[in-house]
Amino acid sequence: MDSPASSAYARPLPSISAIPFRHGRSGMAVPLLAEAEQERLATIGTRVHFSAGSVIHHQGDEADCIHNLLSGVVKSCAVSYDGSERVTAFHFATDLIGLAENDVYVDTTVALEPVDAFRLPLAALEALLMRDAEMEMHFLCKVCHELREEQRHAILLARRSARTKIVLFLHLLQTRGCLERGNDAEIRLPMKRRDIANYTGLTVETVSRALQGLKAEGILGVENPHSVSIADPARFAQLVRATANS
Amino acid sequence: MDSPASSAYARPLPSISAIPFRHGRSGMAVPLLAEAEQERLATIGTRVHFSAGSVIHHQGDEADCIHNLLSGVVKSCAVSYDGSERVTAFHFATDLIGLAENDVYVDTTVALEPVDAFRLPLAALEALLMRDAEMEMHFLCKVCHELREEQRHAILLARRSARTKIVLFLHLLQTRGCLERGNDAEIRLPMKRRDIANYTGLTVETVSRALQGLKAEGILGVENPHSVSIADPARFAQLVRATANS
DNA sequence: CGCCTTATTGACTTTAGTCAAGGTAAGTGG
DNA sequence: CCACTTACCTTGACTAAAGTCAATAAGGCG
Repeated sequence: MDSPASSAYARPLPSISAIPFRHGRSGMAVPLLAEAEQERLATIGTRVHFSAGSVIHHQGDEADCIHNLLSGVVKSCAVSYDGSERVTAFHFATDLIGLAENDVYVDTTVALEPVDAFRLPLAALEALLMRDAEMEMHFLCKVCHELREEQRHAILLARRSARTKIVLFLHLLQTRGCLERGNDAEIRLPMKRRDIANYTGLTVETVSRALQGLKAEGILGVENPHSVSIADPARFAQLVRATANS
Repeated sequence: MDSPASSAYARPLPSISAIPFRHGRSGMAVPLLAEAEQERLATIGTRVHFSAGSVIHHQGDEADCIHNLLSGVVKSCAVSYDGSERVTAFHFATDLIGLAENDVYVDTTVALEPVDAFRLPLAALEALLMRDAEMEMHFLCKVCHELREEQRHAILLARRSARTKIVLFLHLLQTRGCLERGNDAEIRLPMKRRDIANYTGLTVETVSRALQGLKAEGILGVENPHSVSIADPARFAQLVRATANS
């Protein structure tokens, strides 16, 4: 068991996790990079820190780097010109952020809490991948993983019931390890209700009503806005099974 | 190595298009593979044909290959326990299909019309990419492109108005070149209303009503179920601008 | 030609969105 | 340290819009 001091530190090296395209064993996401690869990747990048609320990449800015998250939660969102915001994804440790198109970032990425990350300049990364096909394969695998995640997001959005969307959203946080320290029945919600609404395609009012409805039925505990507890794990799991596809 | 000028017709080659991550010029999707790369890719694959309605990959089957589409339209869909189907994407020429996770396909892919494709065995492809970092970079770029496309799908799904979803869907087909021969104001709809419903998160009735509503306002012509014409291009373009994000 | 699938249309219901108000938590400055 | 201020969350009443159920019409295919 880690000491409180050491667990407070983020991983010192870049790390990328994904469910493999092939040769899968566990069915779970696994670290893709060998230690030597982590070291190699570290040589072209730098450790950086972002405080809660700070913008990591800005939509439309010239893309010169991506970030590999070490700790903390990040949202990426696209803003329409009418001002409405769509949250396209939440990102956690071992994720890559900074997707670009035609040299500009397609999303704004915002730290929802203090974030540690590895900054990887695109020019150096591209050069590294061109001479290290194995490393490049790991990046390919990771992007395939993100594509599948975005498909699951689309499946969530296609659901009609607000309750179902919220259950699937909470399950997402659960599987991404967004839990309170030392209590895996307590899901942390580092994002605001508005972010949940923009991710699930609902309004904040409906998000609130769905959460309170699940609380009223004794499935969830909602003591404060920043976390929910699974009060009835069996029924919660049943709801997830009933609504999850595949 | 060198092929006669006529062989482009006699023996079509694999082709992959995407909007580049970096070094973008036009803002449009461009072919990524040089002719020599197409030839190299062709050596590990075989030309295959699928008739309309045939299944190319089956969800849950062991993944042993992917396909690069040469012509025709393909849907990929995931089926839930309860039998309901979600269309995760439509695919066109120059796309790659056959996304897997833990060695099994995550979607069922179905030819919506006669399809020509290049079949690429995964083992050979993986070996090729591991010794050809440039080719691998093109695949990485393509998967990033598909990730952005799936984000756009998610943004479509997050819209509340049925009309908006249908307009964005038609615009998608327009930009993917799903047009009637020699008439770029006539959009082909090779999929059924049910597929459109499963892609947009609506019901078939609502899809029908949205299309008929746009027809009643003189924006679209809907002469038969398999195609729509843009009756008022200016107003249609205005609707797209008003609803498209970014 | 007739059967079966697909598409459209109508009447009604359900559900989430909207508008409005009240409550709670967090952060600020005296 | 506490009152103040603000942003965030929740709740309620009402509305709008899509879903559901049911019937009809149009296509496609043997």
